[in-house]
Amino acid sequence: MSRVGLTADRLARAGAELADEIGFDNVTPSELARRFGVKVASLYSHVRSAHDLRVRVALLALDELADLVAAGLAGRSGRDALEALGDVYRDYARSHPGRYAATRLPLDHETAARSAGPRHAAMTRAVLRAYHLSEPDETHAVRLLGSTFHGFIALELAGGFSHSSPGARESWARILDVLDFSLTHWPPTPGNTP
Amino acid sequence: MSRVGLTADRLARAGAELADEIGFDNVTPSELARRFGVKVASLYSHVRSAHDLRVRVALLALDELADLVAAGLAGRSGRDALEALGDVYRDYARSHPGRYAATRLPLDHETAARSAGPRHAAMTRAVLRAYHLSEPDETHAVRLLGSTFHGFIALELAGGFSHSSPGARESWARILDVLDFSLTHWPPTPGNTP
DNA sequence: CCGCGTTGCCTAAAGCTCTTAGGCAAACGC
DNA sequence: GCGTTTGCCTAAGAGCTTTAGGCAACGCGG
Repeated sequence: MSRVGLTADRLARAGAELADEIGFDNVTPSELARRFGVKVASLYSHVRSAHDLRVRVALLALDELADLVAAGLAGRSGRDALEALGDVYRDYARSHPGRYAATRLPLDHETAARSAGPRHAAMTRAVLRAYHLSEPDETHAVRLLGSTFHGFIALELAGGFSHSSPGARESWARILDVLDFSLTHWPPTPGNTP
Repeated sequence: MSRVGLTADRLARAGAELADEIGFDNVTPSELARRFGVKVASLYSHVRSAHDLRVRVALLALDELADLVAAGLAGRSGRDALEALGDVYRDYARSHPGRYAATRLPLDHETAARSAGPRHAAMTRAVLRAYHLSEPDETHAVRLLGSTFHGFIALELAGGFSHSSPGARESWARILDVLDFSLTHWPPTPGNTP
């Protein structure tokens, strides 16, 4: 028997492709072994467990997505940057649904710190810089963007908008309008209305 | 051997409790059979498959949540109603994470139509009525609320906000401010800026 | 009160999954 | 060319889902 040349990295890359084809939840040692024409047990020299495999796919996807965000943001600021940020996430989720799902895998603290997660956070903050929010509010805004982007993408991927009009694309455009508007006219903490 | 009195309904209810304790993904015939002190095969007289079981839990959770929303909205309108709507969803997700996850299970078209899903949509539209948006925009607003609420809840449940300040509660309050503000001053479709 | 039928839970079994342990042979360094 | 490393193998155990068929407990009619 000739050797196929398995590697933790090759397994993670193949796992990412597999995720896009059959769903992240179905990325398993068994399926991957079938792909490589190899017995399941052989994977365990390269990967500690099924969970370890999925974590590697998640890290790969987070990295890849962070690179795309960086490229998308290059040379843009303000509203342009906001739209680019959202579009990169949404386009990535649509073209690589399994990889996108992988980015949602909860990671333990240490792994999360080593991941591209902090890069994502930093880039979102960079986009917000142009709106000149002061400190507690900028953090709230980071969370607003994260929530809205991820929420929309999750609903769209789950088919929540299919077969109903107007199309998801239009709602997405309007939502970006609303976010830009909100960030521009960031409402003050409401006090007692006279 | 005395009979335990299994029923599709009792299984679904037990499955819902199980979901909150060990996670919706771990709601399986095996685990449920252990709970009832019964052999696994016995469940298959009441439930067609593991998937069928999970669907029943999802329908139960959607119903329960719709009832809570209806109760929360009673007698409120405008901003009060918006906050009540969001709070019911968030509180439910925090106190019943497994059931909340169940509500996210993709259902086939027919099952979705029979579920409490349409009731949820109708109640969101009822909340928006007070903001007097005209038609395509009200739909966009439904999607904005759904996205932001679900996105925030997903991030919070995944631990995205833990151990960082300010706390999730504050961001949630600010985000409700922003949503109310956006709905009140709904931005026009941007044309060519002079 | 008792038999009878229904129905509920059982045992048995097949096929899938993940995971660990130990073996053989291919590829690499010298 | 030889030895060591190491990559993929076979073997095996435990858990999960699902189907098929059997026995006995419950509930109804007499």
